[in-house]
Amino acid sequence: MMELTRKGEYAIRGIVYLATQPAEQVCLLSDIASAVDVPQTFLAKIFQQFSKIGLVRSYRGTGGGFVLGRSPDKITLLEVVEAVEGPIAPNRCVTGEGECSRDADCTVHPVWVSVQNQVRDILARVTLLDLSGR
Amino acid sequence: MMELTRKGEYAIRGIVYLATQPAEQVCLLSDIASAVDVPQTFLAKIFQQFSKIGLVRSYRGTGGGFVLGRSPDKITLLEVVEAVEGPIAPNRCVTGEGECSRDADCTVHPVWVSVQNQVRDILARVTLLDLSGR
DNA sequence: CCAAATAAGATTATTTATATCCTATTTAGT
DNA sequence: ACTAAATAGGATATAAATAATCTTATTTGG
Ligand code: SF4
Ligand code: SF4
Repeated sequence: MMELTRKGEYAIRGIVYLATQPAEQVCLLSDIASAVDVPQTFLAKIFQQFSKIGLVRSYRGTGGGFVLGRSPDKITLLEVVEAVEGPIAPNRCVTGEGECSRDADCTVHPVWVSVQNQVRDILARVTLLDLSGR
Repeated sequence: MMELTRKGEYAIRGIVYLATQPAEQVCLLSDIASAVDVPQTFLAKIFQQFSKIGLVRSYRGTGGGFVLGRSPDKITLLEVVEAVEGPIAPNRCVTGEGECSRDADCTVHPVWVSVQNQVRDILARVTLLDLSGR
């Protein structure tokens, strides 16, 4: 239950790799993909998503590639995961209002809220700097 | 990310309903299903799973139905969820050995172990008695 | 024997996950 | 300007998981 998808796993591997590189070092997608053992075309999609929200910067054309959008200590694992997997939500009733008609007096609902908070908290405390092993 | 499936949600609703009933009260599947708003045939499958591991007891034939297998304070939400969803595992590398060749020196791995432990802990602390609202 | 009820296996439909393909666009260097 | 290198983005394909239903069998009380 509650398993990260490949997409999420690949996303983390890819961006953590960037975090291990020297700052502002532009990395080829092909290099990243082979280094972290992820299908290149799939990783391309993931990094496009990252790029849109500024987690990475992309450079097109010859000499292009990817760089972290911010310093590694300013990017949390929570951001990375939610960028590709969507919000952390152990059940539909914690994604927003009106998802379940029973939530008003449901005794289980608070448990999921608690799970959501705990997981978010753990992931938010981990930065790419922590994960880079530097 | 990490969302409970319908099956899990239905399973919880169904067994929590049983916990709200008087002890040893045999409940019709059709009554449970309509009370918690779950497709009856789907709930049947779920309760068959519960029955196999003793979370509920089933009685066949006329006057049959389902009863909790143990007193509600002895059944945790963790048991219920894992019975139908499988083990709590935020990533494949925490399901068992050898799931990922990178786990030996992976910096992310411990984070998932932590998430797994926290979630399991939260769910294990909640019993059906708590959820029954009695 | 009959009607009520769950058990169990098979099957189907839908959705999500996991990619891959193709074309477009951008850029550096010549 | 031209070319090769590189990412962007849309469309498509395949596979797997989810969600549900169908059918048949078995059990039980009356
Ligand atoms: S836990 Fe409660 S509020 Fe959440 S989906 Fe289930 S019934 Fe609805
Ligand atoms: S977090 Fe690390 S150990 Fe776990 S699957 Fe990813 S690479 Fe493997």
